[in-house]
Amino acid sequence: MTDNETSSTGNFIRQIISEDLKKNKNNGEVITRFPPEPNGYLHIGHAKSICLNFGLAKDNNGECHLRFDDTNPCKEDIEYVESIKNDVKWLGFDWGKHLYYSSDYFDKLYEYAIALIKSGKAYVCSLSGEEIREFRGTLKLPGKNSPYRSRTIEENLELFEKMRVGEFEDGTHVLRAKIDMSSPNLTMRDPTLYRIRRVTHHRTLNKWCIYPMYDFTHCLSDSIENITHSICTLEFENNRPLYDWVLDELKVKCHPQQIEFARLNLTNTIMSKRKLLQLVEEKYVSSWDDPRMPTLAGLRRRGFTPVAIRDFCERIGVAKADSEVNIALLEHCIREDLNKKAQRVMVVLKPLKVIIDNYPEDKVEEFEADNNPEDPSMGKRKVPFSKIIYIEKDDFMEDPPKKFFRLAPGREIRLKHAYYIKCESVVKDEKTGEIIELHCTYDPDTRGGWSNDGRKVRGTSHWVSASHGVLTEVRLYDHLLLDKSGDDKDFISLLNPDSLKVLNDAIAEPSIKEAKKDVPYQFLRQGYFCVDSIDSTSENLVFNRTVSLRDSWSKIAKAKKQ
RNA sequence: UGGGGCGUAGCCAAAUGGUAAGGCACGGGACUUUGGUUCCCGCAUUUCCAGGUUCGAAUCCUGGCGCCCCAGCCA
Repeated sequence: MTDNETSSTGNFIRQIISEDLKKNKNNGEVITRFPPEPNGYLHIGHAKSICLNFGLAKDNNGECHLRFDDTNPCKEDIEYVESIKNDVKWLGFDWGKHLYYSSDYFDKLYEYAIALIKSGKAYVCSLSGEEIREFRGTLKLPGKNSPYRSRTIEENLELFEKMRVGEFEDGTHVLRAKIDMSSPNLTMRDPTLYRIRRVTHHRTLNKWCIYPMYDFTHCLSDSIENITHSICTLEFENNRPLYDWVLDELKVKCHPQQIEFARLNLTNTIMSKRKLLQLVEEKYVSSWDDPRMPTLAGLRRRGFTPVAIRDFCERIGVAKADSEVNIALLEHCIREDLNKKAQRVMVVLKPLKVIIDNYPEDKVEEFEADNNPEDPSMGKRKVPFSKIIYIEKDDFMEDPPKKFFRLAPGREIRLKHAYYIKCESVVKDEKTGEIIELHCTYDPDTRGGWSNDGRKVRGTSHWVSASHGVLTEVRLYDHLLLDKSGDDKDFISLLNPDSLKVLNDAIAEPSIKEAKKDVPYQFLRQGYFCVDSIDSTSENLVFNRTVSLRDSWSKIAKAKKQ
């Protein structure tokens, strides 16, 4: 990003903040927060929010808090808080000393609740859950007041205290705000503030058996932390009047401004935590960090970089219109980053044996190869060459169509870094007709892959010497969902059956033995790959395909078929 | 059908009354020892629709239409 771009108008939230700064609102401070609930792993949609909140703080000399919104112990788990901290750090953001938990505020929240009761703005309601729903009314019809709405302050105080000390069963009583049962905004129809849950909380353990609801907790937590801009997604727009109501009634010193933006939707995947959990629990994927998952853990294992993800979040923009970003943009971002960084190696994914008839039996030559043509500082390496090599099955066609300019009977191609070879004959399996091997001849005058006689060789293939090659496992990943939008209820039927293809007999050049985890590779002419962080060992190398290279031939081939 | 939002290209998204940025995708060309990268060129006579105000409207007004969110003791 250039200075030019940062100084442009930017998104509407940036504009609001710079207006506030101009007016010296909040004493010129910008304090934001990223408030995940620890009930699942972070995904790329959260990355948008993280980049927004931390980015806004950073660009305005402010601070951004990481706050776990842990008010529902039934769904939350310590495993998730660890993964979330790890993922935020990995993405490249630092909350410094500002790590908080809503549960840290349970005492204060309880005091606030009492204050609300004392001012006559909250009451203990003893309707059942079902009755509360009935009394709430509908979109068109106003609700009815709860018969418990007129309890005295003393009575409410006593009941609420009994709720706290555990005298009541789950679901028997709740604390409600006394607002307006006929409000056209359903969230204002005496919303529940506290409910009884006799479960152990992952941080407060058994100290509490009443837990505050989101609408009560969130605004007050923001206020306690002196948040200036509380940025959330569109579906909370209906809750904003309640956010403001609570803070106004309690007359708190700090009243943050809630601003809503559209959450990220991406084609060919799903972002719903519930659905992602379902994929994990029903074993459609191996785990939360399965490389097909849009989770940060999955993307990381897939080989995505924080740079690419941040760039993506920058490019998609921030607005209020519901939208769905094409996953091609994410793929563009990772290619752009990896092209600069990835070490090139030759790996034959689907090997086809080639015997070079006129090459001496036991001769071995070494060719020098650029590790990265985009970056000479990455140096060179040696690649051994011999009489028997493997090339990619897809690089040969017995009866090639017009625009195919790779190997075919009687045709010549260049072996990258090595020689020109010409296909002399094809050996097939007698029974199946399958091509088993190719016999070729090489031109000794083309050493290094070049000739001075002006010969035109359009095709260049990667290759691996058979006797030097290293067998590796390669996992080819593709979109999780076949169709663009996964919003359907029946998203399981949209799962791409080919989202993972495992190749067990890929053969790599010997330098692959030095492959390191966390280093990106480009398998020449194929795509970007990384060592699998979990399953790869020095004996059994396992690579994950991050993303394929752009492939204009496949487009031509596809067009021909149709 | 109550309330709250949102409609600018295939997908995102700028524009703040002065004559429709940018990116992705797509198409064409150049270059290329990766059919990669890079580089050029093209891609909205018009902003959901219809009226109106104005010298001038994506922006303002009126009226339609379409989509999203809300009836958890979830967040």
